[in-house]
This record gives sequence, C-alpha cells and structure tokens, in this order.
Amino acid sequence: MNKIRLVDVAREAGVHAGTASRALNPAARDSVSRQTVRKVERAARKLGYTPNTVARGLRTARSYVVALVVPDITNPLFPYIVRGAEQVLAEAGYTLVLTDTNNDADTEQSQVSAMRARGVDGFIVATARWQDPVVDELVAAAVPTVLVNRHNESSSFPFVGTDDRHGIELCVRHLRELGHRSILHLAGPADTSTGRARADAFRQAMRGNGFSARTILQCPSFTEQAGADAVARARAQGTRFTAIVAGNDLLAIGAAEALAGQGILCPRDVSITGYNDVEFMRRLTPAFTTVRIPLHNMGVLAARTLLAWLRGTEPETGTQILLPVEFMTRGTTAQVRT
Amino acid sequence: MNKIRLVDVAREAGVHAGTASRALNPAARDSVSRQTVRKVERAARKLGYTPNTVARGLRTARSYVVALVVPDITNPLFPYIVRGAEQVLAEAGYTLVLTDTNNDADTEQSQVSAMRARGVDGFIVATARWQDPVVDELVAAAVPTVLVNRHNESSSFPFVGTDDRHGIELCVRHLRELGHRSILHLAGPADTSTGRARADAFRQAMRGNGFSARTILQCPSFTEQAGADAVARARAQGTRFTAIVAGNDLLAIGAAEALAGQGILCPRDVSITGYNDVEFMRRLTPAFTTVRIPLHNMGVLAARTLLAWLRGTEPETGTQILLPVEFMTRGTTAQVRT
DNA sequence: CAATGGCCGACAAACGATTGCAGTAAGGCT
DNA sequence: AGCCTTACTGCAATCGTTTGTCGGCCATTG
Repeated sequence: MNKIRLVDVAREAGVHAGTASRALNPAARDSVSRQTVRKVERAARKLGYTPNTVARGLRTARSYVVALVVPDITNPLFPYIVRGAEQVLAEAGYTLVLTDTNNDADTEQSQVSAMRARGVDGFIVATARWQDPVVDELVAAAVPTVLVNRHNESSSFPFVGTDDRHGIELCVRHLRELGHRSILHLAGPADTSTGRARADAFRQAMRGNGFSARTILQCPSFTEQAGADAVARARAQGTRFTAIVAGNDLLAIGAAEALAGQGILCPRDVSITGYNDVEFMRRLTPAFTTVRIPLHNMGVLAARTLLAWLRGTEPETGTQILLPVEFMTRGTTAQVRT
Repeated sequence: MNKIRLVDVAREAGVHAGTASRALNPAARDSVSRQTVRKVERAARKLGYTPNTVARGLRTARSYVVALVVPDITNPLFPYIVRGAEQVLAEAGYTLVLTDTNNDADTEQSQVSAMRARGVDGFIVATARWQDPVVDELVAAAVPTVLVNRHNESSSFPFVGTDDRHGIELCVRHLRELGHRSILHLAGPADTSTGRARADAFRQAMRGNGFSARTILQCPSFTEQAGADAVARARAQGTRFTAIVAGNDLLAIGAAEALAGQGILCPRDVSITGYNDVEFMRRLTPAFTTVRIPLHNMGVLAARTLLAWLRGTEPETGTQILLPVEFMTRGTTAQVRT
C-alpha cells in the first residue's frame, strides 16, 4: 500500500486535512477556493496520493462495491453477464466482487452474509430460484438488489431477463412452418423462472393451431443427462413427436445424443431447437438451431439498474426489463418427413 | 446492513467492547476467562452480531480480499481458474474480487490501482505479458502476488502453470508414432510465456529425431483468425507438412477450417493437435486431439500459494509450480497417408 | 499478615477519511 | 466608518474495531 495519507497531502499543501478532503471531493469542491483546490491537487499529484477506500467506506457507509452472485461461473451463460456488468460498474467507479455459489444453497447463504458484513452497496443475483430464502432475506433487509436471468416468485426486486414467451413462440412457429405437428417440450426445472416461463409459453404457443400433439416433459435440471433421460422416458411411453423444443441448449444436446443412440437422427428424423445459444452450439455438427439471448446486455442493464438505485432512484416494485431474443436457424431443424 | 455493533454485544454481555472483541477473536480468546467468552458469545448470537469488516480492515490493515485479474472472463480458460481460486479463498474467509481487463493494458493498470486503493491483501494475475509494467509495479510495491497461467520475463513472483514442455512433447511424440515427419507449429504470441514456452518445447522435441521438416509460424494472437491466417501463409509459401501442432485450441480450429476451405481435410490429409482442451473441443466433429490442462487445480494452487504468503510464509523468489498435463487422443490425428 | 505475582477486564488511543459547526477575514453596503 | 454578509478554512467528532497498557482483585507464599 501507498503510505501517503490525506494529512500528508494537507501538510504539503499547507492546509488542514478537512480542507484537503473537500478540495479533492468533486461534490464538496465548491466550498473551497479555487486557489486552495489547485494547491491541494498539486500536492496530491506530487506525493502520488491515493485515498484509502476502506477508511472512506467506514465513514460514509458506502463501499462502492457490488456483489454478483452466480451459481457456477463455468456455465457459459454467466461469463458474458459478468463481463457486461463489470464493464459498466468499473466505469462508474464501482468494483465487482464475484461469488460462485457452486449451486449450493448453504454456500449461497453464507456468501451473501459475508458480502453484507463487508458492506457491499448492492447485489446482482443470477441464482434466484422460484422459492428463494436468500432473496427473501435481501428483500427484508432492503438491500438494493437486482435479479438477472432468473427471478423468484414474489420478485419485488427489479428483474432483467429475456422475452422467453417470444423465444419459444419463434421455435414453435419455425417448426410449424416446417410441417411439424407433434412437438415435445423438454421443460427446465420448475424451481427456475426460466423453466416455468418457457413451459408456459410453449403451452400457449401450441394452443389451437392445428397441432396434433403437445407433450411437456419436466426435467429436474438443465443438463445433458436430464435431456437424455427425458427423451428416453418419452420413447418408453410411446409418445409420438417429430420435433423437440428444449428448455435450454444442454437439454437439447442431451436429447439429440439419446436419440442418436437409438438410431434416430437429427434433423433427418426429429428436429430439435435449443435455447440460449451458448458459444459452442454453432460449432456442433450439425450446428444447432437455437434462440440467442443477449447475455452481455443483460449484464449491462442489470448493472445500470442497480447503479440507478444506488444513486437514489429506487425502481418501481416489480419492474421487469425483458430483452429481445434472436432466433438462429441452423442445422438441427428440417422439413418434417412425409 | 445489520445495525448491531460490537458495543451492543458488549453491553448485552455486561462487559467492555474491548473485552468483547477479544472474546470473539480466536487468537486473543485466551486472554479472557472462559465464562466471559461464553457470555459474549451468547450475546452475539442473540443479537445476530456480524462484525463490520470495513472497520476491522481499517484497524488491522488487512481486508481479507484478494483480487483476481483476468484478460477476458468469456475466454473459457478462465472460469475454471476463477472457480478453483474462489473455492479455496472463500473457505479461508477471503473474498474474491474479479477484474476483467478486457485485454487492455490501460484498463488493467487502472483496475489494479483501484484494487490497491481498496486495500486488497494480494493479487492473482492471469494476464501477465512477457514484458508487463503492471506486474513490475506490483513487484516494486511488494504486494503479495502470484501469477497463474502466464508469467512475465523477470518473474520474481511465484508462478502456477502447467508443464508446457511435456505437453508439446506428447503432441510431437504422438504424431511421430503416427508416422508424421513434417510438422508445422503454430506458435502463440511472443509476448506470452505460454506462446514462447510451447514454441521452445516444439523446437526441442523436434531436434534430431529423424524429422524431415520443422516449421514454426508466429501467430499474433490466440484466435481462430490467426490460426487460419498462419496456415494460409504456410500454404502460400509452399511449406510442406502432414501435421500441425497448434499453440492452443483456437489456433487449431482456425487452421482446420482454413484447410477445409481448400479441400484439405483433417485428419484425412493433415493431423492437428490443439492445446488446453477447452470445453467444446470434445464436442466438435471430429473431436479434437488436444492437451488438457488442469485449470481448476491451477486456480486452487494459485490461491493456496497466495494464502500461504498472506499468512506469513513468503515464497522463494521465482518459485514455479508446474502442473502435469494430459494428452487427449481424439479424432483429429491419424496415421500419415503414404 | 504482608508482599508478590498472575489473570482479567476496562480504558483509550489508534486506523484514515468525512463533515457539521464555528470562527475568521475580507469585502460590500449604507 | 461601522456593521453585516459571504466565503473559506480549521477544529474536532465520528464511523466500528482492535490492541497496548494499566489497575484491581484474588490467591499463593514467605
């Protein structure tokens, strides 16, 4: 650490520490003469003064730190969100602390407590479950928080997400145009808002459009394994379908692999759509048809929303910011075989 | 924030704040009677006391915060390192703050300064370039720092990396066993230690082993584009090769695509090895033969090394921890065509 | 019985910045 | 010329912990 304190600067400039503090603080600078400001600034520069953020934080009860809580940073969804958030926060003079909860509720609980003790100014939470005690606790404590990607049931905090309804609708419409009439939906976990919203959207999109079969299979997690299992279940039950709308990319991949294992090829025999368009979807063979969501932008908007709050404009309760999605037509969907 | 301070606990327990502090601090607890400790602990629990980390940090000049500097969190190498580091730091009661420098030297500079002002206890740096003023500055200021993944030229800080020499040797040996005698190396940027070390290792592995041709092509960055460009260059110059050892996975993919564009197929016509084994390499068609590096473990060890330092055992100058790599034989390498 | 020593716990001074309050000097107005 | 306002700047308290020092009390010993 630099050993130079405000008193040192003040002494160098021949003024009192309090005055130096004001001179250096843009908000209080106008209560100090221009001449003094110059003297202090020069002294500060000469000595290479950097204010001690810890001491300032103690006095002002603001840390200029924001915590971002993710379930698993190795999940390719999150790095982009993190990056978007970090860029706007850094620009605003805030620091991002990242906590990876390892998908574990206890870890999440203790991490969030630790962050609070550390005096972070606010939270961005990407881990929200449908029923989420940690979020409830933040609500109770009135800590400025914004939810991103997923939200919880009550959701009094602002939420930045994407237009799941429209995304799923695009999938269904696309498949319909290709002639598919029997579509299977692999629904994400019911304890995530994304899983629920997409299943709802699927139900609605399939309503009264001349579809012959609509099946929804609940998956316990957003993993390849879960996707494979669900498809195996469907096959065992004799469910008929010519296309699958998966709740996310991993479910889609798992489904494709399970089918391939039974000699059923995609897109020859079954068309499949993914969701999220994580990095490697376009690199697979065949490249996956999926829905791209603006991850970076989600991070950016979440950060902006939180910043606005920290600067005094508390958001309307229950505000939702839904970003548009983009349908990526690629190689896993094809005309239905007649 | 919780409004309960140490004085409140002390009052509840009927002791002085100083005493309460000692009672709660494991290191000083033995200068307080067992009975008092119990009283204070009970009071603390009853009131739900959480110490104010900021105030403590001010007094003790320790923040229990470690900064991790990465060039780009969306590069799939880093999330695993981050995760490994975070897990051991969190367990030790430290908090990880992440800064993404966006591959930009100025951003890196200002971010590191900001972290220092914030009083972080140490740094883990994953951005080191061969000539790196930011690292030099940290050396000069004697801030506990460990380098991970890449190191700089002088490298007086401990370094946690992988055994590049062995990894490249495995690639060359594998190709040799498949009958390849003319091998091209796509070398990573010379301003990264990994680029240099792997090129060196390639030079050495190819020495006097009955190879007929050895060409090293310098790539300006670790990107697909750079890999494609390099291969185009090689072809334009009429360089002969039946195999490519790429400096990392992206270079390998770029090379494969560029060749495919000219009708040269991998592995039919040319064998290619990657390096790092990022997540999607195994999912490509054909799956890529590459070298897997223990990313998670690198994060873990970097964090452990730093923790040890922060706890008083300053590491030997220039310590290097090199982790073993694993060769992944997959589909992009094959017997040379006769 | 008095003196010595050992535990414990209270006191108060830090850590480094911010900020309400008050005091001083200069300048303007009548 | 005297008074009042304005504009700065200095003073000191404060944020919540930690920690060096000191004093008091009890017990043990000569």
